[in-house]
Amino acid sequence: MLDPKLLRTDPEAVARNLARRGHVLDVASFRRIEERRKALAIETDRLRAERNLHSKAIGAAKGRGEDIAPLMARGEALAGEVARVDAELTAVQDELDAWLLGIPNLLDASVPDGADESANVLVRRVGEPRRFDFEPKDHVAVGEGLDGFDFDTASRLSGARFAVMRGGVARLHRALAQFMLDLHTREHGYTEVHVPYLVSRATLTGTGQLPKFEPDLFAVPHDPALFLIPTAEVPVTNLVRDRVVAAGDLPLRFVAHTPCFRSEAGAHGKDTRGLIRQHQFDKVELVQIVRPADSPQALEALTSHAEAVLAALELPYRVVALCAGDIGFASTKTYDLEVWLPGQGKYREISSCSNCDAFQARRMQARWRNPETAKPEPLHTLNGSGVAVGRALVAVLENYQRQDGAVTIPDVLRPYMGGAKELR
RNA sequence: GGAAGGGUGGCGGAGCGGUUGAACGCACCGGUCUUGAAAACCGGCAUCCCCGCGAGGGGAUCGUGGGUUCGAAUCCCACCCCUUCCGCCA
Repeated sequence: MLDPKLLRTDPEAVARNLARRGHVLDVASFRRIEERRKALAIETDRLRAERNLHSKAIGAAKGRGEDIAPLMARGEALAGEVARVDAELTAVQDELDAWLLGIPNLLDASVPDGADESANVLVRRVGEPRRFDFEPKDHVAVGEGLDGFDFDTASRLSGARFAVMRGGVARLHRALAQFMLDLHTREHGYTEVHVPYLVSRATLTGTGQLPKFEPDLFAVPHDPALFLIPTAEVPVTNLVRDRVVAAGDLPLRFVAHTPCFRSEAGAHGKDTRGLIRQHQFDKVELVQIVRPADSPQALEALTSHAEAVLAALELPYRVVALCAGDIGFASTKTYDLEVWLPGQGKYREISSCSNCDAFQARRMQARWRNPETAKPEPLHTLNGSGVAVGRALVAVLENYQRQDGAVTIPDVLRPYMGGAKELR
């Protein structure tokens, strides 16, 4: 949620910023409804003040043993007026709140212009794509050659966009997650957390998936409604919802390995082959909760933590700054990490690292006590994949494949593979 | 699923129709004392919104949403959550 104060004081500036995303802010209708809200609020406050005064007078009169009956009629009339104006105010307020929840975050000044991913800006490229002296296969072919993927059976169990993995490939998948978790907890100061995979509507509203993106989620019929998490960002960031975190406890750094569930509405026909785009996939997620002044550096640090995974696996990758039109709803600035996939001959997203500044914190009521003001103020939240496990598996299979069909196991994963050097 | 109890400020915990935004304690901030620190003592200390240059004034908030009432933290209803016991269960 945007700072309502900023929206009231300078809606044009907000509109200009959001226009970079392609979001049209209807300033005129906001002005109209905001004026109405304000008038109603003032009127309600006035009437309530009058009613409170009157009620107090009745109490005092009663205390003195006087006859109250003549005062009651006026009291009833006031109560009626308050109820009428209050109902109007509530309606306007609800309309305004709903509207506010649908507005994306403001963009950081450093975000490049552009409408879609073609305008994203290369920040750096790390590692050189390996030269193959044979035609590299894609991960589906490599994995099936190892008897490690079974997409046919998966579709029989659950339909399209699911996978069954087995044997060494399944273990390699687990090894990747374990390795990432160990790296982030040992080297980067994150605390491992294990969190619910089913969350409430309020939790999803806190991080911004709801109310706008409900079609992308899997809902579970239950009262009250529950949804499968589309990313661990949701439960992990919400760890601080409705809390005032002590300044001394910041920054908070959490890492979680969870499955993620996405209905991928609107992605029909995209990446239908293989593991790239599934309804269910595993991800190791990094979340940081920081003091507002620290969030820009925290984004750089968090991104470097995700990069460390790819560096350790010796996978070639590049870092891209997302342009205005490609940045997610809750983010003010995002870096994507794209890993080289020889089977596709291109870089593909494997991590997305975002600074959400106070946007999610305001929705979640997540605050810290600022020692300078002694007041509770919204925190800043950041999240990033560190990294997507399924896509990391894809990258390892494709980059480490050999002509004989075997796959070399990257050094750092060998301890997690019982010391094995290759999959065959 | 059944039964009972409970959800109050950063935390603990009183209050159970009117002057209670909320006793008291802890934490925190300022001061006195001290060579310094601790202790002790004194004072301050919820959040949001509105009016006002300011001093100040007003409104809302005691899990959430309804209701009763001139007036609700206090009474009624529904829902959510927590604790304990029973049942079931990996």
